Amino acid sequence: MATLKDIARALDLSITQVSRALNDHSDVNEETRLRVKATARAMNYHPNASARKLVSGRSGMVGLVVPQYRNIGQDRLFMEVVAGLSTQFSGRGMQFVLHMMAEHENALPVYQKLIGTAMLDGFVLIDPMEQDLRIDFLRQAGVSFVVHGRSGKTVDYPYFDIENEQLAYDLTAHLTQRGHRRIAFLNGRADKSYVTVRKRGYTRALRDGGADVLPHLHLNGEMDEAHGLTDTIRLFSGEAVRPTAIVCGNVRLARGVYQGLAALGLSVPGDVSVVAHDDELPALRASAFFPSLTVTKSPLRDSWEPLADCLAGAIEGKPLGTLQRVGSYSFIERNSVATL
Amino acid sequence: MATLKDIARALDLSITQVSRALNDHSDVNEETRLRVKATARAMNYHPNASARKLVSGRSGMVGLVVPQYRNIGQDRLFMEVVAGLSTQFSGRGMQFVLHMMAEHENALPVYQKLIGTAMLDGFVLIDPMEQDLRIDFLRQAGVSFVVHGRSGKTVDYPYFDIENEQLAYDLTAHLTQRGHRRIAFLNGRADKSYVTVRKRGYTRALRDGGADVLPHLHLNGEMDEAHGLTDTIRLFSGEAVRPTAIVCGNVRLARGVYQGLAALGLSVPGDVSVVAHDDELPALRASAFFPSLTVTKSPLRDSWEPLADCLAGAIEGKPLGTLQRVGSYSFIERNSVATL
DNA sequence: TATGTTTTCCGAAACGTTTCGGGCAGTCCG
DNA sequence: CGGACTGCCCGAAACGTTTCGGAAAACATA
Repeated sequence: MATLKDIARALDLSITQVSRALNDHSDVNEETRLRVKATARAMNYHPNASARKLVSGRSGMVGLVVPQYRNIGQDRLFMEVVAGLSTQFSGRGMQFVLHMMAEHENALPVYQKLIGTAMLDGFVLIDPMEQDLRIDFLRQAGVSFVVHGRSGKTVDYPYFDIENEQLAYDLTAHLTQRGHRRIAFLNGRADKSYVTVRKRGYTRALRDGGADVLPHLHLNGEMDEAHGLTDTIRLFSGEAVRPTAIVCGNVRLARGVYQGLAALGLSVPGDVSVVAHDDELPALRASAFFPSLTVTKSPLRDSWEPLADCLAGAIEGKPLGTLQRVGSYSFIERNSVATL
Repeated sequence: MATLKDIARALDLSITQVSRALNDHSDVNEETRLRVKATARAMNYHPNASARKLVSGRSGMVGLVVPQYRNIGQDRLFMEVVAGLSTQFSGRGMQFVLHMMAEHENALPVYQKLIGTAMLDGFVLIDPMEQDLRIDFLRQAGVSFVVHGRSGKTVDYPYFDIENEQLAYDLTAHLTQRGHRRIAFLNGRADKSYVTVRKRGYTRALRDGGADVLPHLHLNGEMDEAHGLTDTIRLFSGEAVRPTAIVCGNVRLARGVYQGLAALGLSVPGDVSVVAHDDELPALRASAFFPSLTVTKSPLRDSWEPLADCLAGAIEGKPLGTLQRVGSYSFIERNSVATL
């Protein structure tokens, strides 16, 4: 591989000047710069990442650390994340490193080691918990990172998120405005940060709309079809008061809910109204539901670009203000809600 | 981060001796070695990967470069590969870098750049073509790599593979021995190396078994359920002579074949016998077919360990002989074959 | 002519590690 | 007692890059 020294020798220049020319520094003659760049290309020069990292502290590599859980091979969401981020970083000339942990390995030692060996410039954190040790750890270690979501009380780090509270509020309020008073919410796993946030929006909308806040109508769990199905059947099985409408954390849940209601002989929206939040994962289209599903929509695939932007910015040392972004969502009314 | 210098200062030793102690070199006092290792642990020392790479040429990072195709998010096979390899390399204290290319990007410049910047020690190549430019390129660049499969005439590189020719031979011979003379083979895409190899085994078995070699019974295509279904229906639709048995490249194809035969009102194995090769992907069990499927079986998940072994060995400079491995397969007779 | 100001360049140090060549005791052998 | 060997240690160079502090030359200003 060609080095700076080779180029310098070929052009009878100093290594210093070649380096400065390639990095577009000010004090190098325009003509020299062009000559240097031309021969660099000709000699197929690529700067050695290790050497660069050693002195400048940057390697151009960022990482994502994920636990390897049971059925990760079947998780489209996960692939969406990996493909999206990888593409984004590649497009910025950065390398994206995926590190998969063993199933129940503790994440912190892994970060510890990755930081210690200093090969990565920063990390993307997905799926934050409401109390997330990783955030504290990385913040304290002084490493750049960006979070997909927000968690904890002090949000003094780069992130990309959507307005989960407002979105849950909107979905719930849409139902209260149409006369619903008993509204269930199939939410995600209780330890995720966005789940807490959405619950807040849901509860607030219930209060504002004068509806009943019934604890047994708020359910936590995995957000897949199976849970949508079983939760629905449970909601309509016991002695407890039954909902007239269901808010679903995502479209997968809603699919299960539709199946459950069908199995119970209940119609949408005749007997029960259903709304959901739509991440727009491929092969699961809310508009193709029957009846078509009313949703708040914000495509997950719009996250990768701002996430990569924010991490790259954080590494470059840009001010925090420019590194905290909130994505928008739209409300799409379809045919899954009845007015009481 | 603690450096060698810090440890040396703390123990009043030279940097040299600390380095040698940590790397278990010969000429360092046993007691010194222990003291050094203890304080290294205490100071939470991790060797700087960039510095190490710069001088020793090793960074402990290996890469996998994959094209990002249409439905990668739904491809379980792909996730299987990523999860498997990542786990294996993590277990060896190495970092696994996944680089995803844009959809129709040319692979060679990507390798070019990855090699040029010299951050990776080696590559895993999956899904080799019969004529694979990547192999030539990496060989010529002098970089370590391991291939999942074999391709080309001169196989002078590390690989892990299974005996694809013999396996196709066995499946086909199993049918000829039971009196079948017109045997179809739903093979993979023609440019893949294992597809050519399997075709050879299939053809040889036909000849050896005195069966007819009918070109229209050998079909190439994507190895998924959809192609199994459509190919089956085509096989039994035209004027051409029809098979009494079908060999499938994998179980996904076989699933489609079963559906196709059912749709045509043909029974397995009464009207048509079916055999397949089973990679043992999760959630697709050949034994749960009805009737249960006769297969050659070699779990794909047994590939990752030897692949990682071979790449690690290649990087360490082990002789080629130890880096070329062939996995075994077993023949499992079930109920999908009739004797004519 | 003396003094500044630009423009363009370069030497040397630094990053953290590995490794080559050598050095200094102490011990063993003849 | 001289030479060879062994055990333990160290200084210095090297890897390829960036960057700091200057410096020579050319030109403008007073």
